[in-house]
Order: sequence, then C-alpha cells, then structure tokens
Amino acid sequence: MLHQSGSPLHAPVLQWYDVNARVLPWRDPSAGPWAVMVSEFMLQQTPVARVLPAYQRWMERWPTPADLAAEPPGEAVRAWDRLGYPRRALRLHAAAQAIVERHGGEVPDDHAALLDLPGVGTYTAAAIASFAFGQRHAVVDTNVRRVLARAITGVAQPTISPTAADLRLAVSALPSDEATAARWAVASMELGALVCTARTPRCADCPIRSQCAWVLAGSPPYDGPPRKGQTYEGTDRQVRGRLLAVLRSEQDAVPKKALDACWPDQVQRERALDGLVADGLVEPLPRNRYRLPA
DNA sequence: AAGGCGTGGAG
DNA sequence: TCTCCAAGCCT
Repeated sequence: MLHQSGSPLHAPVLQWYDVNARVLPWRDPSAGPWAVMVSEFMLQQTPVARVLPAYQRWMERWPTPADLAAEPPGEAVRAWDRLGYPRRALRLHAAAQAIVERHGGEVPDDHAALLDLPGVGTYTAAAIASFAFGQRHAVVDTNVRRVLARAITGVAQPTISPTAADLRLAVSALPSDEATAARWAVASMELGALVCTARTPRCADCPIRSQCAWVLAGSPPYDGPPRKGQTYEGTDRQVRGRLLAVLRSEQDAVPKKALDACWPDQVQRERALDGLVADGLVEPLPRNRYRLPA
C-alpha cells in the first residue's frame, strides 16, 4: 500500500503498521463506533491484555449503548471486573445514557459532542472520532507523546503530563489528508506500544530509527524531573478496591459487617466507604447494608 | 493545577 | 523483591 504524506516519518510508520498492527477486536472493520468507545474507556490506564476478556464479555452483553443504558449502573461496575478505576464503568454507563437521550442511541461522530460525554476527555474524543469515523485529529496519548518526544524533540521521555506543546507538536506532525491522518493516528500509537516503548525501546526494529532525533543524538538518558512513584500499599485506593471487590462478588446487598472484615483500620475504612458512596459506586441502604448502585 | 483514582504484569 | 508503568479523566 502506498502512502503519500508531508513528513518523512509518515511513510515508514504507515508501512510498518500495515505489516505489524495487532489484530484487536475493536479494530475489526465490522466493530463499529460503540466498540471503539468501549475499548477506549477500558484502555484508559489499563493494558490491552487485561482489557481483552472484559471487553469481549461486555460487548456480548451490551452490543449497543441502549443495551447498557437500560441496566442499572451497578451492573456496569460489576462487569468492569478488575480492570481498575471503576469510575470509568460508571462514566461509560452515564455516557451510554447520554447517547440514548441526546443522540438517538448512536455514538456521535462530532468531536465536541463526544467531549461532552461523561468520561470522554481530549484524548478519547479524538480517538473515537479518528478510529471510528476516520476523521483527522491529533490523537495524543502517552504512546504518541513518547514517539514524538523521541523522534522529533530528541529526548528519552515526554513530559510527565500532557502539555499544550505536545498537542501542537502532534498537530504539526499530522498528515493533511484525512484518511492518512486517521491511519497515522493508530499507526504512531501502535509504534509507541510495540516498539518505541517506555522501558526498553526496540530501536533495532524501528522503521524510523534513521531519522529519530533521539537516536541521532546518541540516545541520551532521561534528565527531566523525577517521576513520582505511585505507592499503593495502605492507600485509600487499596481499601476502596477491597470494599468494591466484596460488593462485586455479591449479587445482593451486603451487611456492613462483611465490609468491616476487609480492612483493619476503621477510620480509613469509613473514609474509603464514604468516598465510594460519594462517587456513586456504592449505594447505602437502610439497616446498615450496602450494594452496587441500582 | 497537582493529586486522587485500581490492578496486575513485566523486567 | 520491588519498581515501573499501562490507549486518562476529573476536580
């Protein structure tokens, strides 16, 4: 397949993608926008390998936004299983309801309309518009930021959090042709996921190693501010995870006593439970009982 | 506008 | 073992 584009990076990356793209269910031409949207929610901070089984079950059970919207949010939280960040399940459910109410049950193809949906930020809106509808958008995730940081800026790692400069760089790297831009979006992301990885980049396998500013500079090590390691043991996050695991496993309401058993520190346990209730992930019932939201 | 928000695999 | 980190979003 021939590719025409303005940057010398485009052709090699697009050709590499033609050969090396992973076969993923949400990339199947028959998958549709809802499949893309579900996958994008699940892939926010969760690796592909762990998403796959949950995604398959989800799409089998809820093949359309209306199917999901018709069920209580707690079912979404339960089906989310252990993907992590279960607020995403709640937001996906709320987004499905908004799609039914505002868009006749069809995932909108408009970037602004997508951005208005719960749980859809700049990245996800661009990803859906590009992957599902073939539009020209800068789809800037951590993979793309890393690829551009190395190939163009010439540094080992991108900035810790996305910046306006990252977006400008991504926009400037975008092919002008719409279809090519959409292809570039997936391709450059896939390159970051498979070759231009954070830890040990496989530069020997990289289609643009001869043009990579970072490689040409001698692959200098990262010298930015230290990245803060996220501790997990003993945090409220861990407690929330344990509480929710109990509630997911039970079909009906659970007595508070059962929740008390999962964490020794009462103060922290109460705080975590209150937080879950405030987030809408847990519903308190009379007589000291709790359940996933109905 | 930093910091909160889960979970588990890989090196 | 332990550290890093994986297609972010929201407040």
